[in-house]
Amino acid sequence: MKDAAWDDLKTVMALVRHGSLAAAGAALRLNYTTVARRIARAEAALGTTLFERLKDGYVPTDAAMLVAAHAGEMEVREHDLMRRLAGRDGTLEGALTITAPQLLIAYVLPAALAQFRGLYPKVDLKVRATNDILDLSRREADLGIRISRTPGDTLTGLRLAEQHSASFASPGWAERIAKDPGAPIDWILYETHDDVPKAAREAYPSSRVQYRFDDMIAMAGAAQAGLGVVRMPMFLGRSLPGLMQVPLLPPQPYMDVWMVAHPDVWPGAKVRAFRDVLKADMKTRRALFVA
Amino acid sequence: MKDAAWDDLKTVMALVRHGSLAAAGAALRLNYTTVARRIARAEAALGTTLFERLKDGYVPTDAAMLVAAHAGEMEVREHDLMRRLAGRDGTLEGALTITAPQLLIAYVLPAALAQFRGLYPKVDLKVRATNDILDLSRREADLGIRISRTPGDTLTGLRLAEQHSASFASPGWAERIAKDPGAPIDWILYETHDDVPKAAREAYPSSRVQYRFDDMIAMAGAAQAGLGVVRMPMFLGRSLPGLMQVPLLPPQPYMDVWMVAHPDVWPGAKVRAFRDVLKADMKTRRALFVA
DNA sequence: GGTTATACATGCGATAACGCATGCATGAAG
DNA sequence: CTTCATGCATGCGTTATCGCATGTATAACC
Repeated sequence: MKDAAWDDLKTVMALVRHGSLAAAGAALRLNYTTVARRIARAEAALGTTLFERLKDGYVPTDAAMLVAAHAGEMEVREHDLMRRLAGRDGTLEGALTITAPQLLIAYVLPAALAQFRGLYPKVDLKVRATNDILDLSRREADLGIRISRTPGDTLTGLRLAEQHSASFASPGWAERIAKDPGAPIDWILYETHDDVPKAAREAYPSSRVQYRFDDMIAMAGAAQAGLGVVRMPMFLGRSLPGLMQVPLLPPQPYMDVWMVAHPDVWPGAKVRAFRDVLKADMKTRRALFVA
Repeated sequence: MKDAAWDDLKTVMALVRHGSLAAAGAALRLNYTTVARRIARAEAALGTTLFERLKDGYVPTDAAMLVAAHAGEMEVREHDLMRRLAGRDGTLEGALTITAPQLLIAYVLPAALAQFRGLYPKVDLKVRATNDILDLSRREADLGIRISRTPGDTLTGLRLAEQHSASFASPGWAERIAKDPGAPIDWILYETHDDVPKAAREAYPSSRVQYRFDDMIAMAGAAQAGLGVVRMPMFLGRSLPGLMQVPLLPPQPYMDVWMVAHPDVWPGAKVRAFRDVLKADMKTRRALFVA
């Protein structure tokens, strides 16, 4: 048993994590046959069976779990290294990955992205629109824009904007509410909310929950289609065509918009450049976010 | 900058450690051209210059030092993994590396080695004779035999024998000392010792230092050739032809013989088998080591 | 001044690693 | 019962990687 090939250890880890040759191969950007071959190599090198080949796939043995655990620790060190290299990198070229909620990318960021692109054409800007929070420690992205109350404990952050939320609906609903405030009002709620906001229920007792969604884009679409009233951030209601603010809810504070990055990565030239552009851009847009 | 190839990180580390392409290649068992190519790949992947190509070789940049440091931490994890795999391995086949001082291997271990070989023919036994202490944590060897006072803090150990040392010389010297105890006596000292052992100086005031060596095999050879008297472990003086114990020094306690291994590796089947064989063998040889 | 050793660059042929296409087994869905 | 999707094995042609041989530059030594 000599020195193990590190890339093979990584491959064992990927297979343990992802469960199938194909999934592991996709994660490693390799053909799954290559994964199978590397597993075979690793088993030969380590002198141990790492996976049992069953009809429905590769099942890791204890030894494979041990390998995967250690490879995971190696990976932590690799990510640490990558962050530090990115943080000390002074060039304004190469890849820069940012992540943000879909709706911010769609309705708020385009101007800043275009400006950044013009200023730093050599930077390969990759934008990952996702509502899942990517792991900035693992360098799934260099810089994140998040809607939350704090930047998070391990991340360095900068508050880009305070936000308010309000109630929005189609013009038809706005008219109806103005004419007859006592008529039934249909609400579309985000799934985590139990009930219509208390202020609305008190002022408009005829409020009723009609739909529960798990996705804000879908909710906004439903509101545009006239299915009901949605509480959403000011910027979103104002940005979407076919929606108007309705007076059911007084504007109230919402989670702020933060720009965050891992402290290792924060001082990198590309991250710094993007920060500066976005910070200045957002300064001009503050009115969009508050009542 | 995407995921780095771990083997390339390892290669950067090897080049930083060993200083030249050729030395790094030797350490990795690769041709040095391959090392050069991997460095180039790593630089492309990381988007950084890692080494400056000067007339007299590759000089690492700060970035390379950073990479090397992190790769070193990855390597610690790898060695940890290898030890654990070895420790849980129940097979009695494959590689087993032991290390011991040259003189023990030459004059004490052969019987045990032969017996082990007969009992476990499928084990690839590699014996590394060295006076440097190999790093058992880094798996330079699985099991070590050492002459020391303790097994060391991080290692598990078993005392194989207590030892005495005494003074030995050629038959000519033995005769001379017996005839005329007052005549000048030439000593061959190990370089770390300042002077003739105090007991000998007091009993034989005509003792004088004639040579200082840094190698016990050479000293023994010189003693066999009649150049003088050497203080050495009993087992050695008794094992070497052409040497006799001389009464200049009363036998005195010497460092013990230990068998040591990293606790992770200790329970491995091959290590355990070797331990048992050697332990039993050494039990029959205890008289060789003490006065 | 010529010889030797070290350290690297470069080009070429050999080899090992890889991707792709095909085929088989299994289980779920229509 | 058929169809489709998932998961893997195997064989083949391609690509990338590697080792080797050769050449250059520099420094050390006699």
